[in-house]
Amino acid sequence: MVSFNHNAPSPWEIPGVQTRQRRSRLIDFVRVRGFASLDDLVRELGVSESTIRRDLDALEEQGTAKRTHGGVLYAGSHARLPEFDERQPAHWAAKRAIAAAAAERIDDGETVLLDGGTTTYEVARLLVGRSIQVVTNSLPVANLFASESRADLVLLGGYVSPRTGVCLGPYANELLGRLHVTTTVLSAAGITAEGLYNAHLLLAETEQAMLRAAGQVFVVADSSKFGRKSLTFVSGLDSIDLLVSDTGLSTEWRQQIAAAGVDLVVVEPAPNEPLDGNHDSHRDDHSKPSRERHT
Amino acid sequence: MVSFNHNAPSPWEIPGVQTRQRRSRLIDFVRVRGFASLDDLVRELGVSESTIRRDLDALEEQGTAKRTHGGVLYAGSHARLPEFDERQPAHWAAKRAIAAAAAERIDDGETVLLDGGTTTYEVARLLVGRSIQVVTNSLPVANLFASESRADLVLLGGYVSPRTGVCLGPYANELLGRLHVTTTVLSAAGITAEGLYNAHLLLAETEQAMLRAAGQVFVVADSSKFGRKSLTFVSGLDSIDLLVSDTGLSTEWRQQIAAAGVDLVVVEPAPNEPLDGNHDSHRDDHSKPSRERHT
DNA sequence: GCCCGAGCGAACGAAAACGATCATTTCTGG
DNA sequence: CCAGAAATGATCGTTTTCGTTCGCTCGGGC
Repeated sequence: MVSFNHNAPSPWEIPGVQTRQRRSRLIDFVRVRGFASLDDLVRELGVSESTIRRDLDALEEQGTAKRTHGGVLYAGSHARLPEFDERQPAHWAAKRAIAAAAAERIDDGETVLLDGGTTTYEVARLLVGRSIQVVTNSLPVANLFASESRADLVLLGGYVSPRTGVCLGPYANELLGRLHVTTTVLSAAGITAEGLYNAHLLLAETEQAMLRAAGQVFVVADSSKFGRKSLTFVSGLDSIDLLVSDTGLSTEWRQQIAAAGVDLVVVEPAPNEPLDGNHDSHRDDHSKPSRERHT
Repeated sequence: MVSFNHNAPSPWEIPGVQTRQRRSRLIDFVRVRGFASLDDLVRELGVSESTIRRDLDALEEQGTAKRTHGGVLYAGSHARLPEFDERQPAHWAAKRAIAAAAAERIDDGETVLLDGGTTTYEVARLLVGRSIQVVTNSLPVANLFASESRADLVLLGGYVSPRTGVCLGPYANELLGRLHVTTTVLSAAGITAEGLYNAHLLLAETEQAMLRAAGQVFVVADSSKFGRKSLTFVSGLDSIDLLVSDTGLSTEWRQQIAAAGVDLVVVEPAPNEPLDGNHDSHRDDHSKPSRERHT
């Protein structure tokens, strides 16, 4: 028995049972697909377009779904890590190119240890679909491989940093102490002649453990990181086997890196970067973009 | 015709450098947001609507994005775990109601250990925004809390099962041995008079460790789980403090649960289930939900 | 029986999004 | 330097979608 007939302005329109069930089904549908068009929902729920619209209005007001012209988006708890939202396009082009160069140097069958950080994340994206073993302390990276059947995934545990989504703390370090990987891909907040710096005290310890666990160490860092220190010292340059950066790196730095005995790979940010993970037909170098010859 | 190649679609028009960069930025934008309207993209990229449409056509053909009327969806590798995609609407209504009842019985400030599983995931969703400490071995659950500043998150490490996204293995168990939580919320693949069963051998061990780490144990399981065994035995009913299920549970089972000394909460699936976790939008004006569309 | 509210479906004008076309600018290559 | 191709931005007619309104049915309470 629903008690109605309030003279006060009722705070909550209580829908009937059927309506509620339908809306529940609707949001289930949207949640699974991420997006659904009006037609999809009409077909799925077997009611008229008007009813769907009304449901959508209600659900949007409730905050569960977000309407768009032509459909609905699921709005329930989207985990967004701030660090990954701040995109500086220029840097991203560099990060991408750097990531591509690093990913190329990882062979199938390897065990790769991936650090947190956006550049490392790009490396991870390029490794999705490859037959490798992945060890990481980064939640976003883990998500990339979680549903991958071709790759094995080992996640380091511990306290999860809300800002960056990486696992920190003694547990992660302890687990790392018992692992050995062929390659570690590390990021850095700053690089000087003395070595790598990072912004998080606990993360520095974890990264030191990562260095100890690795057969070889790749460091990916765009040129803006050079000459900058950060909160804590992580490691000297001598621990690094390969450093990948972009062409913004000055000659002085290149010499300094070489002097430290570190292999250096410098990539061009913009030009010959394949659009996305899809390496399509043209695999050849089109530094001289030979278009179709015209008569 | 001259070109007699069997490449049905045209051999990839190679776009210029600028176009490629812009499209790269575009898909970055879409990837981060999951969805973007035409207007969003015009504003973000600073080009005309026509250009955006052309880019979208190209990207859709490439398979990177999926157009919808009014915007774009990211179509790249979305980490979807199979288990969470199988939607059985009836069961989901029950899972949801069960989850709500379990979440109600967790107080702010508690340390909660959350198992993997879809019902547990629903519990986790309802806990987002609360001031609690969360410990979990489930990647999907961890994602819910990763960007939450109000909740502390501890992730158990180990080998990640591709199908369910939970961390397994000795490392997870070992870490659990050193933790103590106020409440453990556990799921089960089957429940008999003897106790809980689960479908994964390693997971059973992890869950046993979870039981040992807990002050009190909640088990969430819809009525279809009762009377079913699964691969491995996890624990007897005596380890459980509270069992939450739905009204589909037969009287015999209710008696049996009670006889085992387990508190039982039975919830009605469809009727009085608050649709989603958001209880906050109490408005006293139910006029048209005029959603603003600022051009 | 009668009233009344809730919910649904259909219809219609308004607003938007779409695709196609075309003129202009930019880039490339000879 | 010139020519042609590529890319862009604007316009326009068409299609889709949106929001509103109206009539209808179903149930419960009086």
